[in-house]
Amino acid sequence: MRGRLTLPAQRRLRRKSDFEAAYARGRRFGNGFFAVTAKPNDIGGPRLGLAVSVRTAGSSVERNRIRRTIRESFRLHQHEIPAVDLVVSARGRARDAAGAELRASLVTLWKKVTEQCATSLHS
RNA sequence: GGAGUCGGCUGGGUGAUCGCUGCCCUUGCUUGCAAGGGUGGAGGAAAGUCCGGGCUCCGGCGGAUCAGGUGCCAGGUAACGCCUGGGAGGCGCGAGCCUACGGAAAGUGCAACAGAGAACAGACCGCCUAAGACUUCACGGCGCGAGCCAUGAAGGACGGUAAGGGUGAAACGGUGCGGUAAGAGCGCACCGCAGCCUUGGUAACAAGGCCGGCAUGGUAAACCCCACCUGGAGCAAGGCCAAAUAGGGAAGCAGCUCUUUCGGUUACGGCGCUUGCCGUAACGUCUUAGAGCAGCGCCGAUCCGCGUGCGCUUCCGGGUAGGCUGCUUGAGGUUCACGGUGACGUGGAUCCCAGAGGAAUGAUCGCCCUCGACAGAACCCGGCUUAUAGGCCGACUCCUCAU
Repeated sequence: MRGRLTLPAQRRLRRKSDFEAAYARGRRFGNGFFAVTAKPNDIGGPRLGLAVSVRTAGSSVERNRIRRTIRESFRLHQHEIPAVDLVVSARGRARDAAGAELRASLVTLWKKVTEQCATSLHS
């Protein structure tokens, strides 16, 4: 079961309280396209929450495109990420970026999260 | 073949792999989850939220006022500001297109600039000199004279004239003839307009006749008048279940001993003589505080020690997080027949066609083509408006060429 790349509902942030907990006690990362807030959890795997508004995306179609790109990248890399709750939000520059650009950016972002959280968990 | 008008349809295809989600089936168990299989999974505008409804809650006897909206006529519809058909006006050679298209004879208001004049009109240029007045001249008469009178000619305007020029968005019916000093509905003919009548039409309206010299200048997306319509809020509507914590109510239990305390109850005395107030004494229970012993917790266990001794248990109701529902079978799609010019209606057959909830409907890699626009459901329908790469189909018009 370790190798499957599914993304069921329990791997996503579903509650308002989960988001508030992440924003209150999470560590923040970011790059040109995205901003991430990460908080360790005790579930045994990472969970993803998305915060992409129509205002930053420009239109509903563009908003859906960005959300789906993030979700798919998280799904494919979920086994490399430690057990943290992630809230990913998009920045304005992601609106005009190509899909490949966004995917490359996300891969580096996951790596950054993994390194930072690994050190903080050991300490 | 070219140019155009109108109406309708479509909105990349296909395969593999990995995912998300509604429903159905099977299996498993920890009985609401997992696995496997099947099947469904954004739009013509899902958009703007501009109208109209359904649905839900609140309010409501019926009306009036206020406010807002609609505005040629008839029909369609659940309803509409929508659609269909018709009328009128305007544009186009035409197919066709456009129209906020009720009332200015109820009242109030407004009209910049230009212009002479803008609403009981107006003489700037021009035109005219018929009549009256005036000026000049000629001739005649009267008077001593200044001058007066009569006739004729010329002249302007202090007069007449709204036909022409010019101004303007708009200048108080149009064209022609007559007429006149020049003109003018001043008169006449035709056109227009108003009134009345007849005919056709459900009606808007049209046609014809008679008749009036001609009125009611424009503006109502200015106030206004007339006719008709509108109760308010919205699925975060509304309904159901309901944890933890705190608080509310009820019931039961709140160990034993001693001391203390505010009350309470009872007895006695005094005051008052209606409820009551004051003092003293007692008290099983009740209120407050303290001490000791039980009990409980901390420790693997007994003792010691420390803490606790706060109340505890059960039930009820409100309510938060959360969950379920509303939630997709509907003014529904497809098709056939019939009625209707049409919008549409009636009847039959057949199909089930997204239902998320921090929010699914996707990603990657191939192949093909004409290389792909605008754009993402959030309770549901009917419209309108706006955005849109292209492609396809049908009907019709004009021009050119050929036969």
